[in-house]
Amino acid sequence: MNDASDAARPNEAPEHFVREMIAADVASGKHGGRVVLRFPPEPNGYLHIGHGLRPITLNFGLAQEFGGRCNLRFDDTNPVAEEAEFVDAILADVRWLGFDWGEHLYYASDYFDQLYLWAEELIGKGLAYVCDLSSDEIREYQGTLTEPGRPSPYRDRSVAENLDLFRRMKAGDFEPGARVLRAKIDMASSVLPMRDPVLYRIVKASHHRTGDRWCIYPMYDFAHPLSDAIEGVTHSLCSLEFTDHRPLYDWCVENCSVPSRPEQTEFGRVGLTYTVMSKRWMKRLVEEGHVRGWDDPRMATLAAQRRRGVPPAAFRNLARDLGLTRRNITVELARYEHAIRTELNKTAPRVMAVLHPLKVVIENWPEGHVEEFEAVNNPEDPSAGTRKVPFSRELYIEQDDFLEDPPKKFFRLAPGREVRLRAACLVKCESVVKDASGRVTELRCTWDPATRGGDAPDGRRMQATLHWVSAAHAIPAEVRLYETLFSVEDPMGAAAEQGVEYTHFLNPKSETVLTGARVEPSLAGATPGAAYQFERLGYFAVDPDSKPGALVFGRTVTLRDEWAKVQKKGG
RNA sequence: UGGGGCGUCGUCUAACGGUAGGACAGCGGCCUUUGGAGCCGUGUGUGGAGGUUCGAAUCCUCCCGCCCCAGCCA
Repeated sequence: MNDASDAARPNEAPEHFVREMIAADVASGKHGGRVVLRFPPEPNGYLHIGHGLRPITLNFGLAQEFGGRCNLRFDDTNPVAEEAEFVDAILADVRWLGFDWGEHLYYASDYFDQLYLWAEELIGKGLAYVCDLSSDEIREYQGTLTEPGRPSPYRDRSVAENLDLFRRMKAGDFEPGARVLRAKIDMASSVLPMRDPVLYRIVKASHHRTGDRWCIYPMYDFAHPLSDAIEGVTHSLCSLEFTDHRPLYDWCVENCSVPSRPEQTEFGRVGLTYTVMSKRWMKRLVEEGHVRGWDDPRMATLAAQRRRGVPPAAFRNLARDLGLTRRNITVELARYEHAIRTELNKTAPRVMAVLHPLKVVIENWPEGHVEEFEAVNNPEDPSAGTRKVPFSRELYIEQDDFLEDPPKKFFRLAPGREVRLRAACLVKCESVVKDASGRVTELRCTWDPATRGGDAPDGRRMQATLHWVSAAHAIPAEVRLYETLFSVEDPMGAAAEQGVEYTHFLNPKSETVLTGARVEPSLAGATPGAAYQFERLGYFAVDPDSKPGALVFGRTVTLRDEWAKVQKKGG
C-alpha cells in the first residue's frame, strides 16, 4: 500500500475519532492491547464504491496501522438472500483493493452450533422465549414510535417449555412463521430493537454453506455481536443506522458466556453524486437492461470500477483523504475522478489514439518512407522510458483538432496554420480536401524536416501539439466513452421530489461506442485491465471484451479539458 | 410525535476555550512537445437566539433543520 502514490503525503493519515479511540484503547491496555477488526459483508449482492471508500479501507487500513488484523467474515445468516457467487465476487473485490485477510476468512454460518448453544443458555436464564405470534401480530404487539408495546401472551412460558419448543423448532417440527425465539427484554423500551427482538426464525431454505442442516437461522442482531465475540474482535465498526442496535449488541454479549467483549462504534456512510448505490436499485438497472451487467463500467459496483480501470490506490487515497466522521456524506464525483487522475497520472503509460480520424497527407514526405520517432512513455516518470512510434506520409489526427474557420481561442490546426505533432515534427496545413457535401475529408500538409523530434531550431513556438497515428501502422480499435449513468446529482432525491421513477434520469449518453478509432501499434499486445493515457483525451483501460486482434478500450476518466471549458462558456 | 444520530466555504474536512485552516470544485494568472501535469493567486463558511467567559465553532439553555428506527433483512 506504500506505493509511489503516497509519496506526496507520507504515512500518517489525519486523525479521526475511531483512530483516536483505538489508540487510546491500545495505550490503556484494553482488550489486552490487541486490535482485531472485521469487515462483515452479507453475500447477497455486489460490493459498491461506498464499501470501497469506507468500511473496507477503514477496517483493513486501521488493522494495518495498529499492527492488528482484520477478519473477513461473511454475515450469512439469511439463506434466502445469499449465494456463493457473491462470496467469490466479494473476495475478489477486497483482494483487488489491495487487502489481505490472511487466514482469517470466516463465516457466521460456521458458528451456528455455538450460537444455538447460546440461545439455549438465554432460555435457561429466562432471557429468551418461544413466541407463537404471527409476524403481523408481533408487529401489532410491538407498539409504535410513540406508544410502548405489549407483552406477548407467550412471554412467560416456562424454561422447560421454551427449551422443548426451541428444540422442536430446530428439529423442523414447525413451519416457517409458526414460532420464533425472542429475547425477553423490555416491551416498553423507547429503543425499538429492545422490544423483545426476534433471535431465531424458522427458514426452510438451502443455505449456501450449511445446506439443509438447519431450518432455524439466527437474526443479525443475535449472530453479529456473538460472532464478533467468538473471533475476538475488539472494535466492531459499523454504519450509523445500527446505532439503535448497540444496546442489543451489548445485551447479547453480556448475557451469553462469550470469550471476549467486543464493542460497537458507528461511522457515517459514503455516497457519490450522479450514482445510485443501493443494491435494490442497482439490481433493477441490470435486470431492466439499462446496463450490460453488474460489472458494466457505468455501475457503482467495485467490479465495474475495476473493469473501468480505476486504480485501487485511488480508493485507498481518497478514503484516507475523506477522513471519518459520524455523518453520512455525499462525495462529489469530481473528487472521485480527481483521485483517479492523480494516481493514473503517475502510473499510466502515455500512448496516442485517434478516436475520430481525419486523414492527413504530408505532401513533402516521400511515398512509402517510414521513420520512427522516439516518444516519452510518461513525462511524470522518467523510469517509464521511451518507445518508437512510426511516422509516414499518411496520418490520422483527431477531427476535433481541425477547424476550417477557427474561433478566437482555438489553437489547433486550421488552413495555413502550423502545429506540432507530438513527438514528431511541425506540420503546416496547406489545403483542404472536401467531398461533394462540403465535408472536410482530408488535409494536405507539409512538414518541416528541420523540426524532427518536435523542436524548431529557430525557436518558433507552437500554440498546439496534436496527437496522431500513422494510417498504415495504426490498429483499429473499439473505444467506449462513458459519462455518468444519471444526468442529475441525486437521482433518488430527484425522483422522489418530482414523483417519477429514478430511471427517468438515466443519461442517454452514458455510453458511446466508437468503432472507427485507431491506436498506435505499440498497443498491439495490450491485455485486459491495462490502463493507458490516450494523450490529450483521457485514461483508458483495455476492456475484457477485447479479443485477439480486436481491442476494446473503455474510458476510465477524461483529462481535465480547458478547451471544453472555453467552449462551454462561449456556447 | 418517542428514542437515537448529526449541523463549519458549493462538497468533504481541520481547529479538543485563544488569529476559522486544508483538499476538491470554481474563478484569474504563470508554465508547458498533452489546452494534461505542475506552479501562483483568489473565500467574512461556524444553522438561529440567548447565556457563561477577558476570550466560544468549541461549554450551557432554548429553538430550527437534516438523517435513522415500528423486517421473522443486514
